[in-house]
Amino acid sequence: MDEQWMIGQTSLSLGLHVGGPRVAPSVTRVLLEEDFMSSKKNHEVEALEAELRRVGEENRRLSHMLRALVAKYADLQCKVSGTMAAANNHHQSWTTSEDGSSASATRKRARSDSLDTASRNPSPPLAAAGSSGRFAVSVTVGPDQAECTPVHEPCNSKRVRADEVKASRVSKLYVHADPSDVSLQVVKDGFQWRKYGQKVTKDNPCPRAYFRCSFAPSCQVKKKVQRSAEDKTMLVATYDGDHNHAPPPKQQGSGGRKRGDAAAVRVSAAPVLVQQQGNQEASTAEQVADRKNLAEQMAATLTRDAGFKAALVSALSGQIPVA
DNA sequence: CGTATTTGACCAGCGC
DNA sequence: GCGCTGGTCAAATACG
Repeated sequence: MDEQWMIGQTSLSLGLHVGGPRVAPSVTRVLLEEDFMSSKKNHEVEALEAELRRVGEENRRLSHMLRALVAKYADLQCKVSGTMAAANNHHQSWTTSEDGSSASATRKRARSDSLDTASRNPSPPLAAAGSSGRFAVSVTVGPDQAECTPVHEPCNSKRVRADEVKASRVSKLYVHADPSDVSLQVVKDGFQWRKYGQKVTKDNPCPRAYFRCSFAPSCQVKKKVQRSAEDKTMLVATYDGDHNHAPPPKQQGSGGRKRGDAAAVRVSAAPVLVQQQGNQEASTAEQVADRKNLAEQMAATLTRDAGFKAALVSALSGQIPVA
């Protein structure tokens, strides 16, 4: 990092003549005192130089560790992105695989195609949302991209008009949820939702719940929540459309309704797109976060050391109080 | 009593 | 036209 700075600064201390020029050699007592002071300051300078060398060495070591850490951080980020991309592909595969009749297979194929099409249409990234202590990652990943982008997807609703299909935006949200929680309401995204239907679909024994945005009557956003057929602990929320209003303000635990009122448990004003992956991805992301925190701590340490160096050099370059 | 949820019925698209 | 399926409606119910 600043080894060159250190080299340059250490040289400053080598040429110091802290005691100043000898004067009045005729006064022995003064000379003795000056010799004493000079040797005392030499000891101080030596101690400071030793400290400077130690700090410089520590700085070099920390810099090296920081570089390694940054490299590992970048590597982990790539792994997280890759894992999420794989998970997305996997999700598409389980929606398109399985047995089933020709009709359902056709529908599934159509859904898969629309998903594929959607993943090729990136749009501005959206923020993350926490969810009742559950880990949430604001990422939607297509097969050929692994970054924070929402998914545009032609609506698969047969009732939606063509213009609405063009205008609609479909995104998916994966939430790790307690299998015993059957409410399908655990997907908290900062908006108010009103459940208007529930249906058992063919390719999944778990019922699918249908929600409408209840915050604004004119808001046409819909949400479908269903447990993953493979992993019952995973909830898949599909958002259809865009909110035409700002997220409702946060409210904390006052007068909420008993049954899964989204408004009562709002945790974030984040937009709709939050995709959560499984435990593996979560732990990897946590590792990334830990490493990032560690890197920041080390950077702070280096900054403090740089300040210490500055003070040290300042002292060595003439500001040492002369007794 | 007002509001949200539940749930069976109904509608529409698609394949045969 | 029929059957299957996903999506929506609306009356009944539950809850604060």
